[in-house]
Amino acid sequence: MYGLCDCNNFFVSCERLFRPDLVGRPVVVLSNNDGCIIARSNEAKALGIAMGQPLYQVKALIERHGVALFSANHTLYGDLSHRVMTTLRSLVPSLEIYSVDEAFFDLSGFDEPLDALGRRIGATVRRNTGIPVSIGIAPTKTLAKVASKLAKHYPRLEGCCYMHREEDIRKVLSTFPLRDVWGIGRRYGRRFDEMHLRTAAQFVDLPEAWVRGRMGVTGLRTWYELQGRPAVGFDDLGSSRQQISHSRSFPHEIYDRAELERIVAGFAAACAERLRRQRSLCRTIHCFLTTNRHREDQPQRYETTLCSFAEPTDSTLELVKTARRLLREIYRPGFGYKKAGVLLGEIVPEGSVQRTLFGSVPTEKHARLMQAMDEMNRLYGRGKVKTAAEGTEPFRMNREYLSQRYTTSWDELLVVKAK
DNA sequence: TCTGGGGTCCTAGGACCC
DNA sequence: TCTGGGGTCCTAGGACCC
Repeated sequence: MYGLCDCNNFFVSCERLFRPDLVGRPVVVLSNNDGCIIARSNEAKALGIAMGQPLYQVKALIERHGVALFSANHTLYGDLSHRVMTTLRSLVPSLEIYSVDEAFFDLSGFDEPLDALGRRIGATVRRNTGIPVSIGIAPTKTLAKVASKLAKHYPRLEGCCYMHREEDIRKVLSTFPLRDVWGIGRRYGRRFDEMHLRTAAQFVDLPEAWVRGRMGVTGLRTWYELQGRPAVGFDDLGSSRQQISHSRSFPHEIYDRAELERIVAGFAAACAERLRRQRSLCRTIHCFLTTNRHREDQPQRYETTLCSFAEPTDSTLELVKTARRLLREIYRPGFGYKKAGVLLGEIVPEGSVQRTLFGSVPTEKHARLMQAMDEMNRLYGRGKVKTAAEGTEPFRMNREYLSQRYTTSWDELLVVKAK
């Protein structure tokens, strides 16, 4: 049996934790640059505000209904996510953190009835962190996702849905919307609508060859999983990333090469830091640059290029230098650039490196320097020590509705008035 | 005017090898 | 009429997830 713990409206719940006056009121959280809606409270969903909708399209609605707005405060959400995961780890033997607000766990070998266990897990997370969660328990991960959605929608389940008998599962799938199944996205959803396939049960009844032919092996996995046959592996070791990327849209178009170079240098440095944190090295670095695709009246350009290193590296100095060189290669004057990014690939664990005969980078020297830099930034705050190439002005985003750093800054702790 | 960011896996096609 | 077979590597694109 697999369990899934899914935080309810996670980013909104994080904001409400420190603003209890917002419980029961419509709340939304915005993407970087306050561009799109990326999280909604139930009340905001009921107003018809869609996931991913640009803010300007719902501005009037938001003002009319007094919807509370927040800029994304990922530091806060990351911290609270860590608290949720720590609580979960204390309750189950193995945990796979699937995303910032979701984790699977393996429930084999428990004596306690699983629905009682699920409710106990949900209540403990709620008590320890203040974040409301939904628990789904079923024979496969895909079915556990279905169960967690039921737990979220039906209050009488008290936050946990345990689904195991074949006839119960069949009954649930016969009404469960196919487009809400994990692995069925917008494209397939539309295609199934055209075929008048509406429920998960109707999908399960399709012939295996049809699914394989139209949806490939990934679709077939979903098909198996809905039948209670596990086809998606469980990964509790927290395997390291195969790619690390950092990209941003800019609040305004940027034309200046020097400015782009500083920004890209900062992105490369951010990637390098994360690379070292997971104790890995990368062999390739990509750099991309793109204009504003929404401005059809302006000339468009998208360019990407890469560099492969002879020896894998985690050196900020080398990655920053290379990213700037790649940027100079793809940059053309006269275009208004709206977004840029850096992507590290072919990531290998530190210590498994094949050295080259003619290595040119002073690896050991860089390693000691990076260690010192990381340590200083850990002690004195992020970005205290950085390469000159990044410039002194940090990359600015629009964050008009940012909440306090309640959990990561002494100056911004929540003040409780005692009267 | 305004439109996110960070990931995964799979497949097809082109260029190349012997 | 009729033009091999077995590979690798790379890129782009498509699908999905949160």
